[in-house]
Amino acid sequence: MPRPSRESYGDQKPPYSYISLTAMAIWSSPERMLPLSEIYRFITDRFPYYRRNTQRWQNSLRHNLSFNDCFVKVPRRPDRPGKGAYWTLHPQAFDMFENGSLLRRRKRFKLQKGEKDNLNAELAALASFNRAFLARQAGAPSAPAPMPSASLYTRMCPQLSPEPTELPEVATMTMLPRERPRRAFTIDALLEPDSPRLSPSPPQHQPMSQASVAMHMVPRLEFSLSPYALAAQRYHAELLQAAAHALRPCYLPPPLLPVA
DNA sequence: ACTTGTTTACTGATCT
DNA sequence: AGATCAGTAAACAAGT
Repeated sequence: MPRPSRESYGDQKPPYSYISLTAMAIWSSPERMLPLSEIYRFITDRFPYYRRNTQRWQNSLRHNLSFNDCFVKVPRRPDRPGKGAYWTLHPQAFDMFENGSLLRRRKRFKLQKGEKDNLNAELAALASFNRAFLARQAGAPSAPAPMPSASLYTRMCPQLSPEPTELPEVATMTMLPRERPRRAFTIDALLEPDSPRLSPSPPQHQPMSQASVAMHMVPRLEFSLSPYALAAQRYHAELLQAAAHALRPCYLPPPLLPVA
């Protein structure tokens, strides 16, 4: 069966839930996190059906983002001003989809109260750190910015402990072994029709559609460190470097360049 | 004013 | 039948 594409769905409603569509969008981004407007754009670019009635489905999608614990709202970086936060997938939400299929969820992803509180506390700390960082940059006197205590990625990914004491080098970060998702989290795989359990992916003889070509540009995710942990780690590292640089500009190297 | 985010409520479909 | 999931509407708050 040919892989569904922009062409094959046409104006028909794709068989994916809003959660699946949002997960696809997030996973298609290099940093595995996107602002709401980019999630909208991903969906309307690939699925013409969603170019109509935008108010309706976008309201539903926002409802899903807020309502489901599988989506985590990450405060915007201070050096990337703009409206709204970034959204990412909770690493434990990997197993949410049965057999890796985006067509049907195994069960709702629900964080326990304590986990949720911890996460919210860390995100709040990050947000307040950002505010203090911006205030300092603007030259306003402010109380010392409370660093987010234990890094998000340590909290979210306990197997990463102990937290590195030095700033992590993003390019050489160690990917820790974890059970691989049963289906590769590439856009191709995500858009592939549900295949029978245990059957290998059929060979693709179809010429690639324009959409598929674009999708192939998305880097394949072959490691299994959680994307959220990865994004948070990178973000946190950049933040710390930028902060250190602002405080001691003649001593420390310049902040890392923003990732593409 | 508009966008983003949260919450509640309801309905229908599907699963157990 | 009851539980769970998904979709939708709507009200409201907050931020830009």
